Amino acid sequence: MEPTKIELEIMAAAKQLFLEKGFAATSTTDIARKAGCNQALIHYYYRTKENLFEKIYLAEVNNTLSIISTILDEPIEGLSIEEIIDRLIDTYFLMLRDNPKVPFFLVQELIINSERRESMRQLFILNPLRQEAYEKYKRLVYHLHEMGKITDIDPFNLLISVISLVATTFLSLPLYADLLQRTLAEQETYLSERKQEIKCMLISRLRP
Amino acid sequence: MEPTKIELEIMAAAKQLFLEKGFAATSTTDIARKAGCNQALIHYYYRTKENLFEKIYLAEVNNTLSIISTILDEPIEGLSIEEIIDRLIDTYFLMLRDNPKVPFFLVQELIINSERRESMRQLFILNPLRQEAYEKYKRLVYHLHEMGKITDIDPFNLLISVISLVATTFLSLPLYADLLQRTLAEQETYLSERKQEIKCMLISRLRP
DNA sequence: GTACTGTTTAATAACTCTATTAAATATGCT
DNA sequence: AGCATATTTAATAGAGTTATTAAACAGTAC
Repeated sequence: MEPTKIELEIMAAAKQLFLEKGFAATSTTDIARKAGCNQALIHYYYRTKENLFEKIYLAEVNNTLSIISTILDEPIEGLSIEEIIDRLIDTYFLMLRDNPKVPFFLVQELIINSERRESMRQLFILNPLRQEAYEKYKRLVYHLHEMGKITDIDPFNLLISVISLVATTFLSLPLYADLLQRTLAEQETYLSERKQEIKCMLISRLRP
Repeated sequence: MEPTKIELEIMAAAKQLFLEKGFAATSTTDIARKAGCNQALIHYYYRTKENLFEKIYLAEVNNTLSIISTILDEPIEGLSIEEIIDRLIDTYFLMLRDNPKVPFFLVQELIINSERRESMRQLFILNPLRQEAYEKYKRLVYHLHEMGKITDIDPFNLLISVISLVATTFLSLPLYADLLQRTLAEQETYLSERKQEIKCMLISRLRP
């Protein structure tokens, strides 16, 4: 059951288009054209557009979760809170630099397609990887608090704040670039300034 | 050139559907059904779906900007920074409580439809209301800094952070509700906890 | 009442989209 | 090679989409 070469092409094309334009605005004809194959082939492999989408969505969820899990595995023993935040945010930014559209994509379809939410719930919330990563994260926060390195804060709320700040940076990047007509160099500056600001904000919030 | 009763119905229906499902997933037939009129009538009034969409989009942009403008007009003389943030964030939350889907809607279509970005640029960036509100906001930040009430911070970066934190709260609300299967009361708690956390974060960041 | 205007609808053209089917290739096996 | 299986394509059904057109309807002016 090895995926064939063209199957990978279809997946890659579909991923690109779904990330870019969303489910509704992407047609199987678009995907076929991008993948360089006949439109019927997509249905041969996946039967429905919905199936293909769910496969891509699940892959993105899992990929994101495992990267986050890796981030949380970084050794932090003996580091100051400034250094810890520095490392975590740097890694998070690196991860999103490669996949800037992923966070938006993940929520977009959930928000838009409320019928899809139940199946997404199973892919995401009930995902063992997610549960594992979240537990790991909570232990980290409690541990840091016990060691007196950070103030008392609800881990869930902190997580939402971090995701908000970092994901929105990448979400806003194309708007920043196009609407304000910024060059690539300026976009880089924007990213690093946002990173700095986010670290600064988190450190002042977390300082005991 | 008074808008007729049914024209208002069409606008209301279109707004609801576009906000809910986005441009691509909403058909003029859907809109007509919701507005209780014939599908051709929509084209009689707006000629194209695109036109109708742009009208709604512009209305939302202007509405948002004027509300923000109002928020920034609140008198703050003599208040502590804690009180100022308290008021601004409270008002911002109130505004979004009535229109929780607006921020997502505004960026969604910009992100998805890159061809539309140029026309949106003209509706948004070059909008005099926006320029006015932004200038007002910058003056506020500089003023507060000069008075020694807040630390030295780039107003643009601060703005992005505030928008990120607040808008994402409402963006995540339906996911929080559905994915974690939370009751209405729990959603209320979530909102007020987020509000508290955001204020806390901003205050610790802004303290001189 | 009739003529004139603006509003609304039914009908439909012209597409596009998803999905299926049957036929055509390609690939591997003996 | 010859056969079986898997892959790929062309053709197309069937539904849904936007947009237009011509006809029906409603309201007003004379």
